[in-house]
This record gives sequence, C-alpha cells and structure tokens, in this order.
Amino acid sequence: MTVHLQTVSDTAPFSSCTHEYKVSCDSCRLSRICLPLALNSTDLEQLESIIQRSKPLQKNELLYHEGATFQSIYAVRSGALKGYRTTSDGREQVTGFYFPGEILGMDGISNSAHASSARALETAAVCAIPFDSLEKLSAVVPSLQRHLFQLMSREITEDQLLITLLSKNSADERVATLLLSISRRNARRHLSASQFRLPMSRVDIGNYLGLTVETISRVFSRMQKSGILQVDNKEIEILDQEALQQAANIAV
Amino acid sequence: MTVHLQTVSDTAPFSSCTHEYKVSCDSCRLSRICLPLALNSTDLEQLESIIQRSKPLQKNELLYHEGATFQSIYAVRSGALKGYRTTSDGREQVTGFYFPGEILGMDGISNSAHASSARALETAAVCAIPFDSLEKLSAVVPSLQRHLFQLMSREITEDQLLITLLSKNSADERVATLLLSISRRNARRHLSASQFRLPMSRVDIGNYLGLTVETISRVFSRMQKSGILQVDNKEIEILDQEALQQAANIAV
DNA sequence: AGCCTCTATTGATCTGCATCATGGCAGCGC
DNA sequence: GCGCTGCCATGATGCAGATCAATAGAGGCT
Repeated sequence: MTVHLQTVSDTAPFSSCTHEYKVSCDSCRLSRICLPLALNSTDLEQLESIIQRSKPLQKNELLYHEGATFQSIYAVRSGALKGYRTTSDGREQVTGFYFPGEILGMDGISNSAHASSARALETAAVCAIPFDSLEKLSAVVPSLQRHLFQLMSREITEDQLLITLLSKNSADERVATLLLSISRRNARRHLSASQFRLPMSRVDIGNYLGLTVETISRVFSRMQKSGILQVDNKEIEILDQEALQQAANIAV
Repeated sequence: MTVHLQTVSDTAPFSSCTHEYKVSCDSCRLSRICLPLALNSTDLEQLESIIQRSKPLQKNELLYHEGATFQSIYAVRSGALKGYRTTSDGREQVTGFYFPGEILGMDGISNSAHASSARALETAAVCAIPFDSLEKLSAVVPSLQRHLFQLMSREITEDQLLITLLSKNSADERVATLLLSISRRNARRHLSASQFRLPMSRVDIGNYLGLTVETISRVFSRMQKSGILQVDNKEIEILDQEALQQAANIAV
C-alpha cells in the first residue's frame, strides 16, 4: 500500500498573502473554458473579487480531503489533480482526473463536507472559489447561476458515462476511452491531441478504470504492438486515432 | 434484447388539465424528503404554483428520453422509475432507481437536453417542475437555490459511490449494497426496512450493478441458503441485517 | 556516480463471473 | 383450460482479467 507522506502543508495554502499569485481571470487563457465563461466584464469583476489564488501545490500534496469542511470549489490553473474517495476498507477509488480549466470539489456541497479527496498529480496551481460567496453572487447574476447548474449537471453526466464504461466495457475499451478523453481535453486547451504526457501513474489509471496495473501495462503494450499507440513510459503518442476510436467502441 | 412497445403517450402527460391531480406540497406526506424541504410557507406557495402534476405513468411508460429537450426535473410521488442511458451499440445502462420523494432529470441541465431516459417500473406518479421557473425562483429564495445545489451535489456523490461499487466490489457485495440502499430509502419513507417488493426486474438489477441476470439469481439463492434473505420472486425479506451489512462490506 | 525506492513490464497461473443451455413458473390473452 | 411469452433459477463450460512472481527501468537523494 502506498503511503503518501505529504499532506496538507502547515502554512495554509489560501492565506491572505495572495499578492504573489494574482492573475486576473480575463488575462487567464483558460477563461474561455473555466467558470468566467459567459460573464460580462462587470460580473467578471465581481467574480474575480472572490476568487483566491494560492501558491502552487507540490506533487502529491492534498488540496482537500474527505470529511474536511467544505468551503470552496476549485478551478485548475496548471498541472493536474486526481479526485478519489477512500473505501471503508481503506482502499482508494479514483473518481476523476482534473486538468487546467476544469472545476472540482462540487461533491462537497451536499453535506458541507467534502465527499472525496483531491491530490496533485504534479505541481499544480488552482484558484479557490469560496462557495458561499459564489452562491450569493449567483443569486444576482443569472448567467452565473445557470453556469453553475450546468457545471454540476455535466459532472453528473460524466459520472454516468464512467459508470457505463465500468459496467459494460472491456479493458481495451476503457483504456482507449480514457486516452481519447484526455486527448479531447488537451485539444480544448489548444495542446496536441495526439501527443501528451500522462500526469498520472498506471496505478491511478487502473484504479480509475477498475483494472489492475498489470492490465493497463498489457493494454498499452498490445496497442503499441498493433500500431495504435507509441508508449514511452508516461509519454503517449496516438498514432492511429481512427483505430483508437474503434477500440473505444463507444460514443466519445 | 427487450423491446418496449410503450413509449411516450400521445396525449401530452403534462397538459394544462392538471385539475384532476391537484395535490398541494404541504399536504403531500413526502414533502419532508422532497424539494419543499426547508422552505417557509410563502416560498412553498411560490414553488407550488410552478409544479405540475400529471396523470400517472403506466408501467414501462417513458417519462423522458435521451436527447429530448430538457424542460423539467421530476419528483416521484408514487411508484418507481429507472434512469438509464443507451450505449452507442444499443445496449442499456441503468444509472439509477427512483422512489417516492426522490428527484430525477437533473442530468439534462447541462445541454438543455436529457442525457438519460427515465421509464416507469410500475404505475407511477410524478410532479414536473419546470426548470426555468425553478431557476428564477431559486435566485430569489436562497434556501431553494442552496437546496438545488445540494441535490445535484448529492447526485454526484451517489454516482461516485456507484462507480466505486462497480469498480471494487464483488457480485455479492454489489447486491447486498443495493438491497441495503433500498431498505434505507424505504425506512426514510416510514416503510418497512426489512420487507419490501422490488419494483425492478432481475435484468434491471444486473444491468445497474454491472452483472448478468444469472449472477443476480445466484446471489439471491446463495443469500437465501445462508439465511440472510428470504426471496420470493420480487418479494424480499431481510432476515439478518447484520450479515447483509457484512456482505456489503462497504460504508453504507 | 551510485544507491534506493517507486513504477512499469512481462510471464504463469488462477478464479469469479459471463456465457451457453435447459427447464420451471407466473401472468395474460384467447 | 391451454398455450404463449416474459421472467427467473440452476447447471456446465469458457475466458478476461486478477493475482502471484520476478525483473527491469526511472527518478530522487546523497
């Protein structure tokens, strides 16, 4: 069992000393795919006033953990994180990977406590958005309220896609689907859709997809052998997009 | 493959002729676990004014289907429904079962189109709550806005529980967990937690849990043999709650 | 560089559930 | 009642992926 020595750092990451990390939303190149989407500039100003930027998280550092008091949702600015919950017998279930421009932490709303944990897969920067402020603001900015509902709804449909994947698809199909998902999300950020570095370990991939590390390795090897992928440790190149889509065999 | 002949009935189920089905929220014995929760009486009145009640759905009748324009979310008044999505190769993935007092349809918000379908498992009555009205109302009733956020958040955490179940647990554990979930939801409605009739078929159960019908049958038989359950077709009696919880082996 | 630890690959074997096949039973229309 | 159809139970067999085991490589630390 892996033991992570790093936990939440002693110095509160979202202290008042935010001056070093000040970046305005409208100068952020992620704003088109992040929360500010569809806000006019005066609304945006209001949103910005409540957003807190923190010092970057180190690899393996926790952003929040299960049971912690829920205060904020988070937008990823750089790096990548994984969300996971711990089962009663102490194992981990990875429930999602989060890339720049994506929002996490919304599962904490229902109980005022986080229902899952989030950990940086590599050095990562996030914006914290205090939820009570966001709530108040969204009551007076209809487009923000709508956007929030939509974000949460999207999370639901994505979870349902994962449920379907886990319940109906083979190892090859699951892996192919994940790669295509990452590829698509890269494209959205104007990065290469065919060449990228996986920020997560094989263990995390297997965990997320309900498979073992060994199976992930074998699928990668097989897909390399058949000319679909070029795999060099965490560096992935999709050589045959078409074939990968075939292998995924689901509506992506 | 099962073919359902019944689809959405010709006569629009939520027509203007709602007078026959008029039931006020505060006379509804489900109000404590449904949407109105935490609303004062004036707010409740406003909510009621937008809620539409329909004639009951027949068994196998569709409430909404994938791709249909999203207009309302629904509260179950009586009976039971299943939510499911259809995979690209035409198979069904059951994503949830809905009992009285529970809300469904929230996955439709993100695209203005339903991402899943909902079908009555038995004769069922639902309240339709037009979402745009609900949105407007929630902007002026903070507790309603919060309640909606919480509902959606809860849906997310529940989906994540199912993901974990599918990814980590054995057939026995999955079945036990579902039975305990139904039992708990019955208790919430002041029905027996130990004796109930399953509204769904073995096929639906298997589909939901990522197992085949045969496996469901075998698990039921095994649990009957070991004295945990009394199974008579769809009638279930939990004889040994303790043992069932052990069999589930997860935090329920 | 050299060591240590963590992560990934690959092979051999095992197993839980799927698949295939058959028969029973309940509900319903005729 | 009789037959039909859908649903459920149970047994025999097969297979995808888990588990066990051993090695190889990558990255961090001194």
